[in-house]
Amino acid sequence: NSKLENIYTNEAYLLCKEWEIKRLLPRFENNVKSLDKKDYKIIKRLDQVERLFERLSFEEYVGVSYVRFPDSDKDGQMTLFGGDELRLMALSDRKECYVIDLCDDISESYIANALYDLSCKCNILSFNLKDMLYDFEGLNRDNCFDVSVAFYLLDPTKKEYSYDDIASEYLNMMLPGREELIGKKSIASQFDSNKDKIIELKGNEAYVACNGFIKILPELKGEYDNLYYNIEMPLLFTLYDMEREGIYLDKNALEEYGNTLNSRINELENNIYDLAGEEFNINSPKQLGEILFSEDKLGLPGSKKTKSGYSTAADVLEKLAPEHEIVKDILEYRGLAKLYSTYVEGLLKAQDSDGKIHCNFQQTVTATGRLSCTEPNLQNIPIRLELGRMIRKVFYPRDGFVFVDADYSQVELRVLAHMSGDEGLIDSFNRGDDIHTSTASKIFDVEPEDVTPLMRRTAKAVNFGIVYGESSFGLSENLGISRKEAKKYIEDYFKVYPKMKEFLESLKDKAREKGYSETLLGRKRPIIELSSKNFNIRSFGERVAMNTPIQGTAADIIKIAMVNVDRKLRDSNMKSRLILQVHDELLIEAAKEEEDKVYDILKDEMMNAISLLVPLEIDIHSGNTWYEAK
DNA sequence: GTGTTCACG
DNA sequence: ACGTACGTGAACACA
Ligand SMILES: [Mg+2]
Repeated sequence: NSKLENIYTNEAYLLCKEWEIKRLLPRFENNVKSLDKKDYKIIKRLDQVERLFERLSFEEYVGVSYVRFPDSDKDGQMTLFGGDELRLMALSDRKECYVIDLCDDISESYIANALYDLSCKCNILSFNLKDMLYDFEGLNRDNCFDVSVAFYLLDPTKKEYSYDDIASEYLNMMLPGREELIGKKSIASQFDSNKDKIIELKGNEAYVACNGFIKILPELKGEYDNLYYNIEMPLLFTLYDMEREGIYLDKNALEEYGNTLNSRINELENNIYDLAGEEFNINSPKQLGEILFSEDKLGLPGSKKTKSGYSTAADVLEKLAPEHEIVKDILEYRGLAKLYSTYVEGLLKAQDSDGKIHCNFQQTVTATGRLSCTEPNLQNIPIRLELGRMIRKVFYPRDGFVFVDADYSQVELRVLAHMSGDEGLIDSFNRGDDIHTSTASKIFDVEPEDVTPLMRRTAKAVNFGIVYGESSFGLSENLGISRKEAKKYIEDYFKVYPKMKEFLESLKDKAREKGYSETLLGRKRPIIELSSKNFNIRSFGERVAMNTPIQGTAADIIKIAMVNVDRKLRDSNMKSRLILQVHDELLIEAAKEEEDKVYDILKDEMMNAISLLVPLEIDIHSGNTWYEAK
């Protein structure tokens, strides 16, 4: 007799979105109070366009969004060789949103120039300014701001920064998102058949860009003023320039390297099949685990580790190597197959028609404030093993230039020394000691010259462990020792660096109290895991509370250095350019005659990016390939 | 799509 | 007792 209430409420709608139960979303359409429908003035005549830009020029902020694609993609017609064309541009002020339809006599160059003029008179807001610059290079950079980067600073743990999420969270508006409006297919493939929805999509985006940004201006001009206006926004333009510049790839050398790998891979493959007594897919952890551990196969002592069965990860296999000849071949095969598929094939696929690799730097992805890098990822090019390291020989500078590579020495431990204020650690860095040797001599209570390689290795692992959020379990796992021994090392560490324990405790306490952890420059990461009832999740939250201020501050520091290096290169009218960042490393393509000056700039700007209680040191090298410059 | 593995800092 | 080292992205297998 009880009437079922409508379960399709606004709250349930948002939860379905958050949990990505996408197939339920259409059911909400007629139930959600007001899937707000902003209306848009559609503009198709040149005189209207002219009046629109005139009108907008009196606004302080204008949100922009647009559609641009080549002819060949349009509704599946494979008209080849069609150039990129601007189709729609949405422009929004606080009240009104306009969508220009370029189908008629409105030329793309007219719109572009009107937009460039507008960017001299008011602030342009975009959800993806870095990509927008590829299409509208003439924008006045001083007056362009990225909305996603702004909201990323407010909460860097979000999966994405979409206008519908921002509208519901910050503007109390329920707008249909991209997938609800046009599904999963590309805009180009349905541009003519679904134009109304595409216009609504772009209109929404421009509208929220403007109003969302204005809504958080107090925060941006307040606690995030330095991070947003002095660091992230200038950095966005630096990243754009780095991506555009790209880096040359020696295709022939890489193919030759690939061929060498390939013959060895084939040898190993046959060896492995012989030793196993049958053919199977070595790349399948499931099949490999079966071959290695099953009683009726090789029956090696297996240690179950993963959800799906036996673990065949390298550390497990390494312990197994003495048991059977096949294991070392599998390990070698794994290494070579990784190099071949990820780096040889991957990089060749990513090479542009100009012979260069143009990666994408992601500015709104990591929870700590670091950058990430995709398509391809140039931040994980091999270096630790010589065979992989050789891949760096195929990255080379343009004619008349050399690479200059500078990387920070122990930047995270220096940040830790500064933030903790521990005199022992600070003194070690100020004396210029090797930090792992210094830590070893302290925790093993021997003279630095009596520190053995094993002691140094152990101390290095302890130092890493502290940065990762002190835990005896992780350390024991890493060193292959008992938890008890690991715990002892950590206790000894806290004895010889007495301020460290209370410092790490204070990071956890502060994060629990405020709900977020914070870097030296005020970058914040919410840590909801700290209030979890689940021990594992809560412990993870504690490690994150200790790690984020350290990793995040290091990220802040190199971002400052990048902005300052880039500025100095340009202000001095130099030809040398920043081309890559790898977390604690900057790579510059330097004109040969500018090499000395580039050294000076890198040293100066990296070492003085911030003033800490310890010096910031760098290693710096040059060479004719990335390999030579390390 | 999810899980596993492995490359980097 | 609990049981993971922190932060990423790409390839591959398999359901
Ligand atoms: Mg380094």
